[in-house]
Amino acid sequence: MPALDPTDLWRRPERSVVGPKPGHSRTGIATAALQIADQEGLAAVSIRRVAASVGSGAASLYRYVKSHDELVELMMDTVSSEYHLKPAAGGPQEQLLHLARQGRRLMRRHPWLAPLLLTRPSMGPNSLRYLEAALAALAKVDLPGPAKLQTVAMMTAITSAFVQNEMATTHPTEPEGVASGRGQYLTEALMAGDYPHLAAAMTGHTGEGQPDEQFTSIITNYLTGAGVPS
Amino acid sequence: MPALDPTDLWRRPERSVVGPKPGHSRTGIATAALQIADQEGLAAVSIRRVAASVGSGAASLYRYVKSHDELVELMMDTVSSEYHLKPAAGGPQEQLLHLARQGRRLMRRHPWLAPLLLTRPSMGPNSLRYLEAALAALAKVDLPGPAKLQTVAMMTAITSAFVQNEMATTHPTEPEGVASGRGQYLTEALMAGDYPHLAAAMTGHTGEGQPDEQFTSIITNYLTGAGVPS
DNA sequence: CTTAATTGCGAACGGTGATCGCAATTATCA
DNA sequence: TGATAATTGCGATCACCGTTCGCAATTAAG
Repeated sequence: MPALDPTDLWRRPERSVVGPKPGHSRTGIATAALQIADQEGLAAVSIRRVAASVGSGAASLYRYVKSHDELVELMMDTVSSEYHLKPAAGGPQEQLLHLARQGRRLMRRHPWLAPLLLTRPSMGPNSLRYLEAALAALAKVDLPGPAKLQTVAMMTAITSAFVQNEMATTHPTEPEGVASGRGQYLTEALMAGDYPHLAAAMTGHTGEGQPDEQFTSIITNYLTGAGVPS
Repeated sequence: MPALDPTDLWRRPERSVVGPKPGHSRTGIATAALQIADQEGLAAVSIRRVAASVGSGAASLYRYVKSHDELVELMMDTVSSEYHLKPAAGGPQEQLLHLARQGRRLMRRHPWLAPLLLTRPSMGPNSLRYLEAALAALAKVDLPGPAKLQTVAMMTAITSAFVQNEMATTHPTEPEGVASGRGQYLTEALMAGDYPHLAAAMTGHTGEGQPDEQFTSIITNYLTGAGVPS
């Protein structure tokens, strides 16, 4: 009997009890993949690329990870170990705000994370620890369970959106040739007089608040609206 | 001189003035791609697949669309033509709420849209028309231009997150074998007693509100918090 | 020492986005 | 009415992708 092991990454033991000892490890593979993703984006994280970076053949990676999706899952949970989950001082709102700040920090450090968190929530131990911490902050709040879950989900979603907005506006991700391809139509349409309100909004003076304060107020506003007391 | 045309999809004329008339059209290609995406997901929308669906060779598609990314851009803007942008009655908040509802409708109709809107905002004419309508609703609101832009962006982000949440919980996207692979660890960990707050939240009685009312209240709460008067 | 399981991995399969070159088509100009 | 120049359709091809298969090498248990 070929020892059918669980389909779930987190249930599967890293190393089986018999056979040659593996030349690599999950964390080694994960850190290699993380480095690639941080530097060249998630699209650069291919099985072959990670394998080469670790120093093994491409097919060997499948001894550690069942699919490319699982590799991403592993990356997400590995990066989730960077959370500082010490419960903050203050009421539920302050504690959740602290967790949201942690999320923002993580998404800024690893730009590939933000889109993923919305599409494909991670279910690994570290990710669940974060979720658990958030729910612990809501323990004494009088809200039905699913509502609490939704509140946390929306909070990270808002964080993700904020970070992506933030980095898109401040970080010139494009090579900036002359008028970098994309958006060329925009400028033309704006000068042609279509979208007058858009033109007005874009030429308007920049907002007065620092991004940190903006973020704080957005999260706080959402939480109070959702019924989370301070 | 080989008539270098703009790199921008929306600036490039659909058909040049000389040469044989194209056998296909952007809208034809777009609708074919849309159908595939709606039925089988965005991942199924490959150049070859769309070409076959339209009845042409794979390489021919590049006469209408410069890259796969541009195809997606085209899809996003094409689908944005389904918005009902008639200004609603009421103050800024009601008008924005109406637009948010439109967004939710669209994202539910085309599940592939929600993740894309967050990662890769569309800049086509129809998408810009939506943005323009939102900014028009904010015309008389005393907020700096960038703040208005951010407000609209956050609104659609919240909508996207809500829809994805909504469809993930109600729509069993997985084949549901026995304990469908993913989440097997979760149930085990829950029964083992880790994540007690999570366990409590998941076994709690379901929320009382209809999703539509939930959505309305979330958007409304956000808008009032952002300083948008009703 | 035998046995059974596991590891590493080269080779291969099917699919992907994208490019190139060429024959066929067609509007404009002489 | 040609002749010209640009454009279209597209087969062939390249590089890369995720994934599977089969096999030699390795190692722990009996």
